[in-house]
Amino acid sequence: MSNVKSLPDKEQCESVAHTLKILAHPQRLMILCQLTDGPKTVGELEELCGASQSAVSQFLQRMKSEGLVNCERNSQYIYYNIADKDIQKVIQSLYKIYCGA
Amino acid sequence: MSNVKSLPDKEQCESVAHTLKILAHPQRLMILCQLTDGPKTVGELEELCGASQSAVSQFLQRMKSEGLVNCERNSQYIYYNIADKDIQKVIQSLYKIYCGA
DNA sequence: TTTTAATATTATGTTTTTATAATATGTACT
DNA sequence: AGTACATATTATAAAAACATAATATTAAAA
Repeated sequence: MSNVKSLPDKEQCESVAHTLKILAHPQRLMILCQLTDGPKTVGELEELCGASQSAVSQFLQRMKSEGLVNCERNSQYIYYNIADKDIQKVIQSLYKIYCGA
Repeated sequence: MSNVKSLPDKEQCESVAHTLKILAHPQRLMILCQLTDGPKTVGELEELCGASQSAVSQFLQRMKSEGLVNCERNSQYIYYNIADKDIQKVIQSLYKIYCGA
């Protein structure tokens, strides 16, 4: 029988740290926060995050390839969503801790 | 009257992202996880994290300068502690989310 | 079918991280 | 004083992240 609470091992830390790298950037964090509020187009995220079109698109492609977001086309607009429940939980926790929920 | 729940602004995201950068590294994350379990010496952290003496010391100095940890000398050993309540909360949240608490 | 608007891709120069080696400092023990 | 052990500091080369500009794709509208 092991303890109820064991500390994370090397692999868990690598995996979580890899995920955290995505959050550890002001504009990417802002994108994810905005998406927790509902689907947004690339253009809306540009506005909301004060980042260039190219940057936002690149961030979104990266997050998509990592499975954090997904998207859906509606005519000429593309709506992005949060696809990963865990990331949503992390964002919520950060909000509680740092934005006094 | 504003909504109960408002989204973070640019400055909040910058500040939180800056903090997350420290967690977004496998060995730094491991160090912090280990420290949530109680004070540890540099040598112990080297062992537990599989990082070089120099690396661990540098990580600790950085975290100390950011106020995340503090330390206390006991003869030739130096014991490091978590100094920041918020980081402790973040680590706990991550543990719950990713290590199935 | 040309034009316009939204988004994606590619390329590139710059800055930041990261890893590592070498050296220094501080404390205890003999 | 001299040695050994724990920790800190400095330096630097290699790798990764960033910002930005230029261009391409896709879909609607005229």
